[in-house]
Amino acid sequence: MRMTKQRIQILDIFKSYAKPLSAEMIMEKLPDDALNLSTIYRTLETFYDEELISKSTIEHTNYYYLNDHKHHHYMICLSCHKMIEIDCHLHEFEEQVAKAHQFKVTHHDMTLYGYCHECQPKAS
Amino acid sequence: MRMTKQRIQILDIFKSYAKPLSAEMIMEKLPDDALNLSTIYRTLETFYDEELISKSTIEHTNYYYLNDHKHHHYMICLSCHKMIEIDCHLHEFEEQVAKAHQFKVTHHDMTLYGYCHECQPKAS
DNA sequence: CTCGATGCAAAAGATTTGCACCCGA
DNA sequence: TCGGGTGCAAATCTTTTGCATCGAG
Repeated sequence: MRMTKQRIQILDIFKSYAKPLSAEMIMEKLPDDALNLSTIYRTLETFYDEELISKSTIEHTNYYYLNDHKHHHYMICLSCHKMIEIDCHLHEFEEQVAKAHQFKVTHHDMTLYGYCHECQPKAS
Repeated sequence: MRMTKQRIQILDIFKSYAKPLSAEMIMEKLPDDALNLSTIYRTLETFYDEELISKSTIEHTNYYYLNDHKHHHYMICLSCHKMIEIDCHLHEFEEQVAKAHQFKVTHHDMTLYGYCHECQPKAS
């Protein structure tokens, strides 16, 4: 994989922000339109294939984060879109289900939705 | 909520198929273009708001299924898109996390991805 | 030098919306 | 009757793709 200045810029953004980022969010964090959106999408796909980053889909939008070879799960506020990282307690369950159905499980998603402490008064 | 013939048609389709359905899939199951796609989308949203159906998002597409007041989880084959229903073992965990972060959790997603027994030879 | 990477514009796929007309309660 | 529901077309949002050009190895 070639290390172009575009790819380095995107990687730097991932290093600066510890939160999951969408293509659009990466675009906004760049000095005005430094990169083309297609380049960002293509780079994200490349990074994902190379296992440099991981992906989660939230409401039709993909979010990516640097792959530290753990996977991540989030609890998301439906009002302010805050994402709180939560632990994964799925591995044992995953093994059981995979064995029962002769499935080869590659990965999984788990996301909790609701309202955070600050948004609960507004939401009710 | 008014019970129009369009809404009855969509409800009938949900009753006939026990699997999650997308707007497009509902369209295809109707006698040629009986309904407008927008109507289907609007109806699905209405049914969802009224809690008649539940929703899951898989690869940027929403799937809906009749709400039996249980929620559903699936293990999905990345090759043939077969969806196998699996049990939920998340409630206790959900309570712990919600309490720890003062979150009010409304619902959650959990999906396992991989390759089913038939597709494993092709996928490797 | 060569082939993969990029920029731009256009397309694709899912979903939403504006608006005039229709019909169920 | 009257306000919500529908059809149609156009718009929106996210992501993908074709193609000519660029530049890293």
